[in-house]
Amino acid sequence: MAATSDPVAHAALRAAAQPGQAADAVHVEVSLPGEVADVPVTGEDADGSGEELDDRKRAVLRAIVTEYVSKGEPVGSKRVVDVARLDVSAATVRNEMSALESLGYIAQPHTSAGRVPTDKGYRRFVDDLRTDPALDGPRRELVQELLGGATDVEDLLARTSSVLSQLTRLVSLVIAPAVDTARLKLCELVGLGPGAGLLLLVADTGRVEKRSVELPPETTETDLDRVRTVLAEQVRGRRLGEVNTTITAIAEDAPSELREVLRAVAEATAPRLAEDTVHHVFVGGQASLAGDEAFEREHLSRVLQLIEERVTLARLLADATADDHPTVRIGEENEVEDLRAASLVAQRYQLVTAGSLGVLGPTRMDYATVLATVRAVADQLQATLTDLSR
Amino acid sequence: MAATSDPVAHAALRAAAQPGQAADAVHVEVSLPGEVADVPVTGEDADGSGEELDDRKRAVLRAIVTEYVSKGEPVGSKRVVDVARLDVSAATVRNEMSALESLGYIAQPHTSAGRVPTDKGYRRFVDDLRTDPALDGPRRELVQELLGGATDVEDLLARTSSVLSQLTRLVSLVIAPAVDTARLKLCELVGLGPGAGLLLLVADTGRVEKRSVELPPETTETDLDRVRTVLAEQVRGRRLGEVNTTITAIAEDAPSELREVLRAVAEATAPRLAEDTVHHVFVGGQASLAGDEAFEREHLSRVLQLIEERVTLARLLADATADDHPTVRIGEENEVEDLRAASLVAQRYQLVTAGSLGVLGPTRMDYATVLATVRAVADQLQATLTDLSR
DNA sequence: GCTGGCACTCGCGAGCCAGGTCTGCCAGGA
DNA sequence: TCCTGGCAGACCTGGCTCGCGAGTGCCAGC
Repeated sequence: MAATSDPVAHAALRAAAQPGQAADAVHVEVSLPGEVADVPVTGEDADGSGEELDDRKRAVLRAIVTEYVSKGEPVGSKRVVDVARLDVSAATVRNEMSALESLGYIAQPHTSAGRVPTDKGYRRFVDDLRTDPALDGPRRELVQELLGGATDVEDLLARTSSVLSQLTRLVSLVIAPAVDTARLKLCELVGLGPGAGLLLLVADTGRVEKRSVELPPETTETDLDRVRTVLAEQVRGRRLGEVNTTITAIAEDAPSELREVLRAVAEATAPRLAEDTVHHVFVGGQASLAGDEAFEREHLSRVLQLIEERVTLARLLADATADDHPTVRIGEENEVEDLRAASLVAQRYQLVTAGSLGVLGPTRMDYATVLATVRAVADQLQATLTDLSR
Repeated sequence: MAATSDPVAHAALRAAAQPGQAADAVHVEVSLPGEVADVPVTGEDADGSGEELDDRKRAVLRAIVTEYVSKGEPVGSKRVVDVARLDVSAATVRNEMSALESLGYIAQPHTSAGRVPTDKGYRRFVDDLRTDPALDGPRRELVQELLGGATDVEDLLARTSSVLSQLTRLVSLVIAPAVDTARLKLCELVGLGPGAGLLLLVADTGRVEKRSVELPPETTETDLDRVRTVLAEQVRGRRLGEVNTTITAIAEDAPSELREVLRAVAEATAPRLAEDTVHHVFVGGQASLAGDEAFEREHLSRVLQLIEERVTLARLLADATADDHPTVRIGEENEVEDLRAASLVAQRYQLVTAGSLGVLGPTRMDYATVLATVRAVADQLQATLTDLSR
């Protein structure tokens, strides 16, 4: 285990987190100060497992999870006694473990091997993490420094994705906030050739939408100029979500020679959900997924494919971040078949509307650290975002 | 081995090749008509291996390569006799194989296993592919159909990447042509808030460049309007490559109150090579790489990382496509350490200036089919591109 | 120059054994 | 009632052997 503050590693990370660059990753340690916060780590909200575990069982489970996560091998009763610093014998722990197994929290890969946490075990472990883990100071400052350098929202989100994947060594996902309520700063129609046009929409967040427009072939340059003027006058300043209806309305009232052109423009602004989201999911750290032994080949390929598609993933992430609390979806809790062996840790962030961010990795991940990191990055993202839009 | 024309598969591919979607891939077969073209498949151009192989040795090598590529197992003398339809005994082939081995074309993983092609063997095999392989009709039409539906250049390139990776089951790379000579259709400066602006450049190819501009804090809305007018008058219609110098010049002649703003704008148009290329490499099919058994974990992770970086890859691809012929870089021929186990098949395409495209995969790939596919896709891309810019 | 035959080399899988680890259970003690 | 030490049993792991099969190299003969 690396030291918590290693200047070399920090420097490497600092250099690496420029989007589009890469470097060997950095191991993250997290301090778990005693401050018990009241913020619960929400999840599926315990199916029927209200069954209370006594302190010792919880300690045993915690020991098994942390040990298994860090070592990757099934852990036996003896080791549990060691790491959990329990003042009882291994035999007692064995009894506890037996109980935990019949409750479904742990399982053994084969008779007479150690125990391994089940999805339910991880879930319980995460739910019991009431101590709100915080990222250590240096790392927190690092995140702040890296995100602070962003020039606009898009750049910021790209950096966020990069930081997140570097810190966690997992696949990072960042979805831009829905911008329906963002104000249009520019609405321009550019002619590219006979019958082909390009509509540019620029929001005050710095987001640029471009849509190709199929113009009626007989459209003249003068027509375009007139349309341009109309758009500039009537559309600028509107909310992005209103654009389509606004232009459609304009088209109906327009002089007949412009009507077709405006209809084409309106057509181009029709919401196309898939494409809209595809372009605004930032993904990073796919390579680390391949390096992770916890995933076997089969899953790896499936998960990568899912990542490549983006749209499913975007929906998933959005679904997972319904409220302000960090959310953890563990293994089977994911509805998507291909994510059976994976966990998702996600959190919402707010600007005017909410965006979400998170990481995806094998169920065998260091939930405490990951949660701390996701939370810290989300907070910092939100702060920088607020800064940026003043 | 799937049949060459399977309507179901075709339909699946058709659906799949919409960028952002995915489907199970389709096995590609290629017809190798006898038409012997004179176009050589260029590579590093035979180091010192001018040593002529007689016909039979070539046949043996060919058999070993094709058999190993399709089966993935070392191939022995007996099987060579079978697949190469040689009229000699296995013993004779053994002698030939022994010779091929001492010439460095093949190797055995361990004593008394079959032989496996070396990088040099693949190179020889590829060089001997003087018969210019062509993609079969149906597939060619399919490519044509899919690329034909593109609305603008960016969309077209995304589709190209998608088609390429689906057809080859390898990682596809597409670099947009350098657009220095494209004409500017629009040059707009948008104010996003105090001190922050966004410069939009739209080329007649449909490419949109956006650069954030750090404006002097005291810039007024009126200043912006004036700058906008200046830009519209002086910059529109220029070549993309001239923009920076043009604006710099304008800045010097401008009234002092606008000078700083224009300098900031000029600053934003300074060429930043890394970023420029990063945004214009289209990559697809990373998932298939993970599924390919030919790559072991270690390499896989490294290659994925390289892909994520983009910039190295872009340079590599550009380097590889210096002339009009398809280029194959096999294993060790790649200068980049991490690509030691990979091969790159690339080709240039021309619009006004050249762009490049290619695929990346394990050295154990079906070079004939891949070459045919890359070539066909490049041709079609070029045709569609010409169409699109009329 | 080709061929069939033969000896040799190895990888691979099965079977076996010893060592170690971990569990489950039980009887005794606090 | 709960904990504990002890012990038998299960089973993985690594090492070893053995036989099989695949594939080679070589050689003598045609």
